[in-house]
Amino acid sequence: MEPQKQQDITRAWKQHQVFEPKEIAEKDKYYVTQPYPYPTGPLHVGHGRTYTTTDVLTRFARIQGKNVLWPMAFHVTGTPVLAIADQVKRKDADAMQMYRGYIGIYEKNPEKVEQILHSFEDPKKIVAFFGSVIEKDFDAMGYSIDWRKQFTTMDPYYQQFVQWQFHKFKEKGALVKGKYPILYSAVDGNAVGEDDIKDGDTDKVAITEFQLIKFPLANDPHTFIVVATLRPDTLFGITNIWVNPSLEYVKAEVNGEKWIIAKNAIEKLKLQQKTIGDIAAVPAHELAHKDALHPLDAHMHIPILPTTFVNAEKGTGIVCSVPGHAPFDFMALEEAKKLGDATAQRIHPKYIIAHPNGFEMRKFLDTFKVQSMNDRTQLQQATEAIYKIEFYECRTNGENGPLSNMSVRGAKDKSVELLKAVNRWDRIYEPSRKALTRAGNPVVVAILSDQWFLDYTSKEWKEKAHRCLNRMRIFPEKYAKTLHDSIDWLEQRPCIRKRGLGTPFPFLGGWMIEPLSDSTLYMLFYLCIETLRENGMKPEDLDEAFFDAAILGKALPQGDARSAAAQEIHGKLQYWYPNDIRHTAPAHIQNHSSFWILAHTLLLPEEWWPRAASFNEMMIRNGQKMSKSKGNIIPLIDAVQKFGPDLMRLYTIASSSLERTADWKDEQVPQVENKLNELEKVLRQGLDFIRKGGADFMIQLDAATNTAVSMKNTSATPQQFWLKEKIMQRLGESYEAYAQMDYKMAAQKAFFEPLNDIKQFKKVFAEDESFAVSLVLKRWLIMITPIAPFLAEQLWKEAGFPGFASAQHLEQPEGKPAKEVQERVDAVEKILGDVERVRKLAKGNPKTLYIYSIDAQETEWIEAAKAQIEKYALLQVKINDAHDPLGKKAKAQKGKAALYLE
RNA sequence: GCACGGGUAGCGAAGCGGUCAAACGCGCCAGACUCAAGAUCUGGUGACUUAGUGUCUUCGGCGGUUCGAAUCCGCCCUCGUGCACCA
Repeated sequence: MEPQKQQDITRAWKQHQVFEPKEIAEKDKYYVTQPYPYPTGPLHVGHGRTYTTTDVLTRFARIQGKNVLWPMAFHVTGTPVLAIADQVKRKDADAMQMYRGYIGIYEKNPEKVEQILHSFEDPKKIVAFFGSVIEKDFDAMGYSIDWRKQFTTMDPYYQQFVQWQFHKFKEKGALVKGKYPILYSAVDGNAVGEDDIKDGDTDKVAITEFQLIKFPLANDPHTFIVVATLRPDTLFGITNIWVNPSLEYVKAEVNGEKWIIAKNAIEKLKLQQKTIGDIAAVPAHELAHKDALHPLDAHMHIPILPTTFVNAEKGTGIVCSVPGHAPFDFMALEEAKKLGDATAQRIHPKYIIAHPNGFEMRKFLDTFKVQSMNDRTQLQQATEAIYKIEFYECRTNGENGPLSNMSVRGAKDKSVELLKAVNRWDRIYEPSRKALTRAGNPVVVAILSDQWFLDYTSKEWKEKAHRCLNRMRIFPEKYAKTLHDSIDWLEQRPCIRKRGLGTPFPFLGGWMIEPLSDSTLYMLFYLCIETLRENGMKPEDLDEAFFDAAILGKALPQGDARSAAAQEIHGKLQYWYPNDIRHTAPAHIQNHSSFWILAHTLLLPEEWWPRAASFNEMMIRNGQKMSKSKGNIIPLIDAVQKFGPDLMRLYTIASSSLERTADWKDEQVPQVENKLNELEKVLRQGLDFIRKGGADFMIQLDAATNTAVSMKNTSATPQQFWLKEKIMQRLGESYEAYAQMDYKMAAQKAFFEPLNDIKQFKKVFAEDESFAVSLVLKRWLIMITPIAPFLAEQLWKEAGFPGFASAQHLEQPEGKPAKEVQERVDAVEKILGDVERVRKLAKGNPKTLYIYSIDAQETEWIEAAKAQIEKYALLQVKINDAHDPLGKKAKAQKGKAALYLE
């Protein structure tokens, strides 16, 4: 279809407000939402898959006769927009080139491109530009969005709304203040996310928590030598402490205590909210061969020994030694003994964990081929292996003091508890691997004070969310479990940050509400914005009391000028809420979708809880993930211009079911096009038939319900009605598939299978299908609108049907293809199929096909189809001829005619 | 590492206890139509067998449940996705 016609159709939809539902109607309402796009670049076909799916479900709901609302807005809060603005300000060549390319998709004049690019120094210009082009992309795709409710998340009204939401969170006790470790760059003075870390996307950096154990020195019990460990469960397996003579150690005042630690650890402790006082150097050789006291048993003296493997960059640069269960410690001890260290020679590994099949460290290390301290890789492997075995499968034996005879997991928790009780415990966080920022600065862990969290740990809250989920419909169903799991998994989640665009956090100046947290309840806001605009409300009017009234229906004081607006909004909400379905990608389950459910269940009454959620997997291209770095993303608009919206939509929908990753295969798209063209041809034949002479039908068609029309055209044959019913049956199946959100199936039933039925019909009866198609044309067009709206709308218009195809209501079509005709079709098909099989077995080049049938009815059908059989089999046909050299007639059964070729 | 989700014919992809040698699409092979090519149409496309509708072996691997499994259970291999302050 020509682009001009498509644009005309889009314009007509807008002009006639086809997708702008009556605010309050008698019909059943259906309120659809989908996460709004983040406009920092053109959308690609992967995004298109998700929006197209929403559009299909939205359009089908209209067919079902619902009053449907699908609004759209733009998410502009967060850091990425700022990052782009910075890049443009810095004139970063790569970034400039990329954005030049993006702008060039929409703007062909190079001067204007540069102009726009430079305007990107202002982040608001970025979102304004991409927001407007995305809206155009959506229109080009034919999405049935109600644009009247459009806004951005920087809109002052919206920010008032988000602040109201946070006041409500606080009232409910969901907003708490606390401390939290985060990845941080001390040089840059800010938190770093995955995007800020070198290789952060491919090689994830996590935060590891080390336990600190404070050992009093024997000769100075008020000074602690502080070790860092991941295995406090082996507390009574400790035989000694290791220090590394090549490192710098200090005695420092930490939170008022005297700690001996590596000098390197000071900065980390500072960043992790420790108060550091006086610092004095302590040479390692002064520490070596002194004794420390066991933190839980002062009678146990733990000698401090020198070794080389201890790393200053991890923990405190001091570790405790458990040679019975730690491969490094075992080998270090062996080495010390070899070097003649007298203290070391008195030390023997202490085994405190019971292995079901016994355990001896030397033998264990042999299996990893560890021979010396230098076999670092093998030692590392052995360490990981033993940890896995002991943590998951083992219990402590009786030698582990108060940690005896319990699971290793339990011993770990218990040790921390006991150490805490006697003030011998603390902790330090480390990145899970050595990491640098993209600028090359080290990534460390810091604890920020003043951090606010949304606290999802409340049991009652989770309970409510599960209850909500249990009542929701989830498509595909398998994601219900993922959602439940996600709700259980969520704990405390930081909800404010210092960088980026966002809504000011109402309880602490200088902080923004984090951009995932500002988008959990906004489905309410779509229903507020028009009233706010129409009444010219000032943002400052929208205080807590106002939203309490507008959303929760509380009363404003007598005579408050805002009452009318609040009531109007509340009325709209009472009609439109809850959100009937929200469609998104499974990647959002663990954050956005869960927050959405949680926010609703905490703040709104049960009748306003979400009703359904649906998901579709992502789209890859030619087997590869689309990414900016690979340069293989296809901008949505490029694909639309190349293939046209209907083809893109059909390909997207028909290539895979929602829960499967879809593969955009460049060479397969044109193949689907053939089918779409074939369908158009068939539909046009039906259309022409109506135009040319079907006037009598037309009158009756329009008046007709779902039953066959009473015919004036007497030339119609039973098989033409059979075909009509057959197609109706397919459309009915398609309808059912749409209702189940099985869109791949819906496409197959409405787009592909009827074409096969028509082929079969033509083959068996050699008749024209136009009559049958004309009878089902209206319903067929309606059934393809969700997937190919432009084609449907165009033909609808050409047929002169009233209104818009996109606005039609249709009950589920039913078709009952006549049984005798069906049998007839099957009988002929069977013969044609068998002929080919027999032909291969026949000798020579047969010219004649002998058919033997023992059933009178069947014989009659075969007689009727004789010409067709001859045409397709390219043989002369003789029926029930006396000539039967192989005695085939005897083998014929009813429904199974016997064949002979000669 | 942890969690979840996949692995079906040459490829893509349905099916999710019997009607399954497995829909549909592509590719490939043969035929029709063409001077020819393309497009279109028809048939075939696990193996074996036979002038035909029969037999056998298949749905990542190995076991198990069942009268019966691609479909349910266990283990293993393998691929993908997510893993927190980030949109």
